Amino acid sequence: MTNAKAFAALADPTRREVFERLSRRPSAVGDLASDMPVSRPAVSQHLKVLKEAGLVTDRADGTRRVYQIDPRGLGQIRAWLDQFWDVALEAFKAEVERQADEQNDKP
Amino acid sequence: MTNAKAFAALADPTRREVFERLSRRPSAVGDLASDMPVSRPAVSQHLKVLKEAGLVTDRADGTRRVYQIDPRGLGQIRAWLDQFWDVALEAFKAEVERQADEQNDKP
DNA sequence: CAAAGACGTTAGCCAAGACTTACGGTAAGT
DNA sequence: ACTTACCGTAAGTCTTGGCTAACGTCTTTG
Repeated sequence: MTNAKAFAALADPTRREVFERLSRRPSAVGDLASDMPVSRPAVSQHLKVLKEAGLVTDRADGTRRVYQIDPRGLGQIRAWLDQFWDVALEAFKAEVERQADEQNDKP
Repeated sequence: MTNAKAFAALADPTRREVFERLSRRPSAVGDLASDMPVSRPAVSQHLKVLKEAGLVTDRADGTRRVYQIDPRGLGQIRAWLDQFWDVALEAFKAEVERQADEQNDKP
């Protein structure tokens, strides 16, 4: 279950913010940190976590490092969630009917 | 963005384990804790977090409390992820082509 | 070759949170 | 009514992890 890293990565709000920005436009570390409330090293550390989770990819461009979304990590989470989607809806439906029956028992 | 709680909730391995068990079968707190490496209060605290994240629902059954999967929290995460899915695949395709061009520049 | 720009890494600090133990509260059985 | 079963909560401990400041590395440019 390597999706553990992906969930842990997206659990942090700052990391989700970085991820959302990269989804709009591939960017370098400094560009991301410039208009964010945390320091550049902090962003760099977050990117490291996102990279190890398979959520982003990095490429060298001169002295800069451009980061970009990686669909692999995203796919793992989606697959894990879809595993529960059907049974969740089914359980929800059953619960609604169960509560309805509870009402009919005491008219 | 209420999906923050859902992500934070599923970030913990023990909480994911509880969630997976509930997806297989609605269960009471004691039943869950009996065959898990943590104490019953720990499971109870985890269930509280999952409930506040909209991932589970609880119902009273005598002295027991049966927990069950809730599709609401699941849906929020899925919606958030799907927001990036298309752009992620597009970015990945562009990156592959970019690397191919890089090869052609140095034959 | 030296200086500057852009990053990654380390050390250290501090708050968040995952556990356990102990306690109180409610419902069912005798 | 008393006991038993099941559960949530409070207090306390200890680890995890996010942040900053300082330093080291690599590439480009003059």
